[in-house]
Amino acid sequence: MPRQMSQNAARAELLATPMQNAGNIDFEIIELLFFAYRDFVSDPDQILIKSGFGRAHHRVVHFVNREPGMTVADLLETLQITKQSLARVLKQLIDSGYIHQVAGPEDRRQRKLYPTQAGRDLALALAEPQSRRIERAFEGASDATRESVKRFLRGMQTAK
Amino acid sequence: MPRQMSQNAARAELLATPMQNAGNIDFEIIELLFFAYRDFVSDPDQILIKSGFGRAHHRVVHFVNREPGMTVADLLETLQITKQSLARVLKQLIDSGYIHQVAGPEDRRQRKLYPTQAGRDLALALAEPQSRRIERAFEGASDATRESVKRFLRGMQTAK
DNA sequence: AAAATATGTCAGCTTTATTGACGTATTTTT
DNA sequence: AAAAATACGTCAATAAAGCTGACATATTTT
Repeated sequence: MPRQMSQNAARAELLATPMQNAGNIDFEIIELLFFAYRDFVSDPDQILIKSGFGRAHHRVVHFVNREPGMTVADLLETLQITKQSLARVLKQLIDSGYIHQVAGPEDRRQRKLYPTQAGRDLALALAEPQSRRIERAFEGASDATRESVKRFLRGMQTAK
Repeated sequence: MPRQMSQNAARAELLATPMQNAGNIDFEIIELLFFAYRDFVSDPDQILIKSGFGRAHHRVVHFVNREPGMTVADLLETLQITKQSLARVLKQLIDSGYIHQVAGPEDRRQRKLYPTQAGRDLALALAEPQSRRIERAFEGASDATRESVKRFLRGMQTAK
């Protein structure tokens, strides 16, 4: 702790009132998104620790399984990260046998990415607890409600 | 690129079919959550770069503003990180004059955290673009829909 | 007086990201 | 055919944000 708390100078400008309703901002839903996502990614995180992988590997494995044959450029666009950030993670997944590369049949500069069976299994194992969590959150919800939530989430994305 | 792509050995076990419907898992909503959150945090990230702060500073400033007088222990519980992870970020915010500490009136071991006016201003500036994004996502939605979304997000949290 | 608690701090480490520069193979343009 | 652009890989250096473990201090509780 600091030797001097300089409480006199400080106390004058301290705010003790909780931030609420300021500027017509819904702070509650901002927090709900934070907590929901924090817990949503905690499930796969636990599984990944065992394989020595991280969150970045999860995302790569997921999207390559969702869209086999996607190129490195596609993946960079989807993940919105740089080539160098992706490089190490992708290399590890390839070296570990979860993903394979195949030169593009038309444009041979491209490296098309495909999951192996192990890669598919891993993607499924990671999606399972997330899916269970989502189902629990939707418990008793109508199809219309599910669609509303999806529409909301789509609306949260930056239009590309 | 690897000298040998070993396509013959590899191709046999490659999967070209997109992962869909497997194990009754809704992959779409998993991705929607990913994209929604990715873009949701991108707004404050842009602002924070100017101040030399990161995402971690945002979270601290946000919660201290939401609940002035919270202790370091409260913050650790809320953020689910370790004391050492918080330490650096919190110190920077205190040194920069966004947050002040006051010894607990009852238990003087505690350090109660309060925002300064600058801290309040920062928290509001960060929440604003997020709020606008949320409002856009809710455009035309009924109050019932808004509640449904909140209920879903609450359900996504791990019960503590 | 001893033990527990709240906080701070030191040292070292990991993951995930960044920027910039450069090399190679391949395709497209001139 | 030569030049330029493209897709990808890689090297080096850096940063943010998290981690573990150990230990110190002030304060409160037992």
